[in-house]
Amino acid sequence: MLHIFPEERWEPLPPKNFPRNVQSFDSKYGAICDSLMDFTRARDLLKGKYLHAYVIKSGLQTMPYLCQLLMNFYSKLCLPYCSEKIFHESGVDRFPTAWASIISGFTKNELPLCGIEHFKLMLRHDVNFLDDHVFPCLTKACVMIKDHVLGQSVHCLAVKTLFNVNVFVGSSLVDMYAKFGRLADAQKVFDEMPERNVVSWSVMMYGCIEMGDWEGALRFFKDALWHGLDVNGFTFSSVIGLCGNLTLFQLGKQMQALCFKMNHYRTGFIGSALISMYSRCGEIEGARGVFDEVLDKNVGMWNAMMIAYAHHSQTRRVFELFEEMENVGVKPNGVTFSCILYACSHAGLVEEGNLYFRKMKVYGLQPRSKHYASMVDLLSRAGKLQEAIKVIEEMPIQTESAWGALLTGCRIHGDTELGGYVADKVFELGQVSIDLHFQASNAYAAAGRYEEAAKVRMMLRDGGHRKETGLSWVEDGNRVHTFAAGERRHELSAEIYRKLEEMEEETARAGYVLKEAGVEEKIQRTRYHSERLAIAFALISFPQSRPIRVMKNMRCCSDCHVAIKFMSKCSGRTITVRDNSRFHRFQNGECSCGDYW
DNA sequence: ATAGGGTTAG
Repeated sequence: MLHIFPEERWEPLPPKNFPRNVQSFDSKYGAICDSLMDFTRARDLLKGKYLHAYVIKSGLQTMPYLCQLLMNFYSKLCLPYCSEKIFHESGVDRFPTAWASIISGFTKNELPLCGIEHFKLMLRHDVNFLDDHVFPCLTKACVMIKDHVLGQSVHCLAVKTLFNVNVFVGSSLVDMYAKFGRLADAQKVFDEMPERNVVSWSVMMYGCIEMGDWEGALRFFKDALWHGLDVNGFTFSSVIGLCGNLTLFQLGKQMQALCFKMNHYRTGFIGSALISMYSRCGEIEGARGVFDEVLDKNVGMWNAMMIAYAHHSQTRRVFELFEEMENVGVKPNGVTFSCILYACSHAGLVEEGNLYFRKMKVYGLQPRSKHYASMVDLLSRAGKLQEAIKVIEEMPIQTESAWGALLTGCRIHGDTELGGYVADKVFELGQVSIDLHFQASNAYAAAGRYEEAAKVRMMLRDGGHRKETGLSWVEDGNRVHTFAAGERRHELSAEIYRKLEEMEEETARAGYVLKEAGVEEKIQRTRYHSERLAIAFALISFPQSRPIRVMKNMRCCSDCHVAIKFMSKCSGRTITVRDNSRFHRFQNGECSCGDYW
């Protein structure tokens, strides 16, 4: 007798669609199985438990098929240990498929070690139980615990047993190596697969994207189409996401058309990828268009649209969407609140931010580190540095992004003393990112603690770390024109620099001057920043009617921000600059960000 | 009948 729920006294009242008065054993058994599958699909824990009790009462608890259905049910409902209990007590371990079931149950429920443990037990029990179904679970478990060595031995076992020729096994191996960041190994497995399908191509592409090999990803996508592969929604959402990352607007639109033609269009995943793509290419209206077109909206789509508005400084719209979402009955999740807090932070709305932060609890959401970090960001940007420190102290785990946000706040509001103190705190954290080290070193310098600043710089230099090169780029037809500060590699360099000098005179006449001390040096340092080169290029080569969209991998410096405002005024054109965190839409001497970024 | 691989929003 199983006692999974010993506290329950059940005098069974069968669930509605469960036939109570069936006579023959077979049809009763079949009905139980059908109902159980229904309850699994519906994730109805109560009815399932009830049925389980009924199974025991009817003495059917050793029927292998039923046991597997029950195990499956409990795994799907995130109760892997209930599944394990059935497995060990019902004698179902005579069947290889039950082993596959228990192993996958553990890995799916984020218990990779238990899964691996049961795999070892299985091999000890009977080596012949090994089949192609367990390999994908194993590779997934290896990814979860980031165990390269174990992953390799799984691969090795697959090769020895020849299961590696199976397309499922092969794809999961490719995925594993890709997630380990070992693209070359992934590619090797991929190349050696005798048979490939959409998933094999998709995981390879996704791996390339994760590793920043964007061109490689596009090449794979093209090859997949070339091989006549029936690419699906998974594949498209990756590629569209990639177009958003690289701001390849033309390609992105082609992908949208292709999705439409291949009937993958109206899903939440594609929808949110498209919204993000349009938004990242500066086309906020286009993003809204997609949002309105896709009728079956999931949370992801609402979130994507909200973050799009936030990036474009249309804060009011973000709040409107949130309200609409509530009215329609879509339940916001943690990411939703990240979007809102981000929006508040970039509009300086401290009170609203506080309100929404508290509102999380109403939705049963526990604020996570990133939400605390957003609050710190919001408060420190608004100059409420002491309150920001309080939030950090409240955090369950203090993260580097929170301290980083506070450092940024100190810099913006010129509180050098506090900045130095925060930098000390950063080093107490131990392992932190290179970016934060640079920030801390700048904070020391600002606080006049030059020796410490130099020490940090030295440490970074000895570690071989350098700042990422600032780049700006513009899409023109089939070509992406990339610029770095002060470089003259572009074939139109001469004209570009001439245009910049011309603009300098024009903007000076319009009133553009640098206010700070050390002006001459600063002009020299900033006049050929990469975004200015890109804008100048667009000014001389784009027709007047074409909007200018410049993308940048770093934050726009305040001097360029002013300069571009004047450039937009003098040239009478709308210039959109996307830096690494948000959008600036310059129009007639004004910027959409309201100078708060 | 049963068990297997990949995705979005930050």
